[in-house]
Amino acid sequence: MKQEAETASGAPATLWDRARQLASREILETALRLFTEQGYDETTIAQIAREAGVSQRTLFRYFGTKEDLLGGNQDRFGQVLTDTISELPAEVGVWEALRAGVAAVLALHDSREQALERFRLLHNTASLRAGWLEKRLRFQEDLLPLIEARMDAATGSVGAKARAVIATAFACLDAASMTWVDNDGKGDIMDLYDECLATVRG
Amino acid sequence: MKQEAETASGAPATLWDRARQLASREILETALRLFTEQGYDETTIAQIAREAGVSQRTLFRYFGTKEDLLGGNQDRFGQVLTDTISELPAEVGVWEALRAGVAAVLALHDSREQALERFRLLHNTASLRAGWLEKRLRFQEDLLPLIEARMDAATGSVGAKARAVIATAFACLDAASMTWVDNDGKGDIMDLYDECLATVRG
DNA sequence: GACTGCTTGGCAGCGACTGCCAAATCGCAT
DNA sequence: ATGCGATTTGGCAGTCGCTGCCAAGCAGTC
Repeated sequence: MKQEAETASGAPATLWDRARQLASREILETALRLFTEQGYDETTIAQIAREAGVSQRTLFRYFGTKEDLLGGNQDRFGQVLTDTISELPAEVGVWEALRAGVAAVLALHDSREQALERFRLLHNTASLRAGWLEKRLRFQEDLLPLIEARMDAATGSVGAKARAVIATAFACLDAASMTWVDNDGKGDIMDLYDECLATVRG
Repeated sequence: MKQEAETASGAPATLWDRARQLASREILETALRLFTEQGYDETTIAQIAREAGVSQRTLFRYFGTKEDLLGGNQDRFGQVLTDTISELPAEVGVWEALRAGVAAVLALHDSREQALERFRLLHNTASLRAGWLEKRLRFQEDLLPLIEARMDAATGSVGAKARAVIATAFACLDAASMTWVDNDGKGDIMDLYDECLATVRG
């Protein structure tokens, strides 16, 4: 499982790398297909492994958990979030900064259809929702120092205020994406986000 | 497992009920003790059952899942929330209504110490956090119609706006309780909540 | 004391996940 | 091409949360 450098053209150097990439894609596609066909909870690792033509053990070596089989590297979201916001000039306010971060993360999705499919799966499966919310909470904690730095330290607990602002931004993203899914992907999520935030901030 | 009526004095009618109540308390206390002693993930059901003097099977009959062993009937929270808010007069605004709901839920805790202990466990254990957030999301959905009814249906998506308001209230509760735990339970959560909300709503 | 019915415990099993070891496979030097 | 070392794979057993099933035990009733 050593990570080898790839050639500039994107074609992997060794046969092993090529095989790995192939297996990875095969597993991911099989998983997503089965998930949408029969639901996440109703799909077992054994079934995915069987239909993808690998052993369970190997499948777990490629993707550590069942959730990871959803693809769309959720772990990258956190990185993009913090990167985007930390690269913003210091004058940019907290709300604007968070909006930029949210927009950057949403821009990561390949296509509207894929995003809708994943969102739908996420919103309709309790176990997935739980895992996602947990991951998101960690992103929020990572954002804490960045947002604190941009807030004018007036009275009271700065930590609490920063946390509240961050959590509110995510809350609005939540409300927006849930409404978006309910409407079958009609409209733009960022518009909904803005609408939500405007409502909250009166 | 039939639920028998209890006498007015609180003393259960039959011997069975008494034994059940005893066993239930014993299990709950053992679980909470072990959780705080050695952590939630590091405590196995087998260990709790052994130390509580019941079989695993029986333990699972009393409490369906490991999370339920945390006690503090989280399922009741949702009921209290919706009840409190739906009993409020129609003139009460959404923010005020949600504040009342939050206050009512917080008032459910037996003592400050117990609440702090549970909150600490919750905030420090990823798996617990995930489950809790998921449950909370369901509460939010339950609240949706109640809050929608209190909002002036202006332009845009009422659903999105209501969701945003609810999610924001919970976000502030989150920020408040996390800060509260970080400060080892100093101060009042509702004060922190108000501070968070004030910051968000500018 | 026997009968009814609730409760309990034990066992087997499922599904996600991990550690361990042997076998297959690749890449490379000779 | 052959052999060798590194890597990948598969299989097996085991853990942990959780469930279904069945037999044994015990409270309450006649």
